[in-house]
Amino acid sequence: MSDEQRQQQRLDISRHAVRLFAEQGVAATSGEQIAQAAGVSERSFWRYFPHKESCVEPLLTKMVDAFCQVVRGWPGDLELIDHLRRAYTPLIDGASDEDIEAVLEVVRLTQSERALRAAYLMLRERAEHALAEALAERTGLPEDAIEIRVQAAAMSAVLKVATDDIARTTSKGVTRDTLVQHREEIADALRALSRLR
Amino acid sequence: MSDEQRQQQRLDISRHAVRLFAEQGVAATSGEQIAQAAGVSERSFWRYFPHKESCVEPLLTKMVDAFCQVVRGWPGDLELIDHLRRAYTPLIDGASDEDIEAVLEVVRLTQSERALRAAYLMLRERAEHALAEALAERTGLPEDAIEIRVQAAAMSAVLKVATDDIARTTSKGVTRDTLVQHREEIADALRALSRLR
DNA sequence: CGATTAATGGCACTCTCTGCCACTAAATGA
DNA sequence: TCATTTAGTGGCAGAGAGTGCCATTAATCG
Repeated sequence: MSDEQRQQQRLDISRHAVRLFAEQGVAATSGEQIAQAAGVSERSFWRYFPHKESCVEPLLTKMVDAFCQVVRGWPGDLELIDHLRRAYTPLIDGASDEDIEAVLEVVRLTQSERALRAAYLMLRERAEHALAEALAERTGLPEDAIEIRVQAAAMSAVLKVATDDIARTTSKGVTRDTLVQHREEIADALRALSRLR
Repeated sequence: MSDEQRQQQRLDISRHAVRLFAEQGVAATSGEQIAQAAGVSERSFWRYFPHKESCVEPLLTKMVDAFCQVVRGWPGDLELIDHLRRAYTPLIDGASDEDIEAVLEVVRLTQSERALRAAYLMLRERAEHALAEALAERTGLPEDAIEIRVQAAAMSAVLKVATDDIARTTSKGVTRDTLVQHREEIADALRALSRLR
């Protein structure tokens, strides 16, 4: 089975899992139930996802990877804020409407479901490393330099706050405007960072 | 049983658990084993800790709370960096040597043990809220203002990087100097933040 | 078409964690 | 002082999470 097929299968299961999580809560949703909903055996389900909570990964990864991709393409002669305005359009033109809604639903779920929050934070930390990589390449500093790691961690934290916020404000429907506002929110937050002192 | 007694009992079990985690890994350490080492029944153990990984909380909380406490006492007329130099002495004069070592050991463990890392990140997020509270009080802004949340998230992220770093560099023994260096590292990192743009 | 390989499903099993109940000990109150 | 309430404890049974093993099936290749 090709890697892409496998990812597709994971994504499919992921959607069913998230729907069930939202309807009944994580604890009340068994692996058997998810497997049945997705049309695979329970044994196979546990092969696709080592833990129940990791069902949210395929959807969340979509969002996080999109941001990392943008940062990787950040040209040296541009302010990050300006670059974001031009290049940060994930969830806007990248994915289907249903996926946008699903991703935001997951983020919302992480607010009330501890297990999902933990998975979410782990994923964000993976993104933090990707961010550090991009920043290292851009600045020429080593990837494990304190400055690089701090900047990556801070940016990642900003993105987290902004994402939580947008998920909260879109609990009743998403519009293109809201997503543009999301981008501006990140830009604002990055500006706010420099006022930390 | 008083609250303090209960916390003491949790801390005691925590120490045994961390030792076992370090010796054999988390997965290979059963709840029964921890309970036995701590001298309580398995049933009681599960009452003290809802999940196996939360055994690390009592120790980690010591460290995180110490920092929050310092931030809460941050006077309005002082740069954060200067305040840290004066007031941030957790692990230096606050706790016993053994506890310092235990706390750093836990942080080290979170690098290789996914389950512990997740618990650690959740804990850090709780600290982030405490930080936001302190910052809100200091600035007079509402606690859920984007600026406040961003600053809290960024500071928390910085602290995380610095803590990971100090845990790594102290894998072979801790000295007072190393801990002072830790404080300077946080200060440096906070400075680095303002160069983000 | 036969043979190798990889994915699947079923089964049994361990471990995590919970609900329930019975027991003990301390605190309370008459 | 004794009966009663109260709270922590431990034992036991059971549901669910996750794994190892093996038989089956489907895809791939010579």
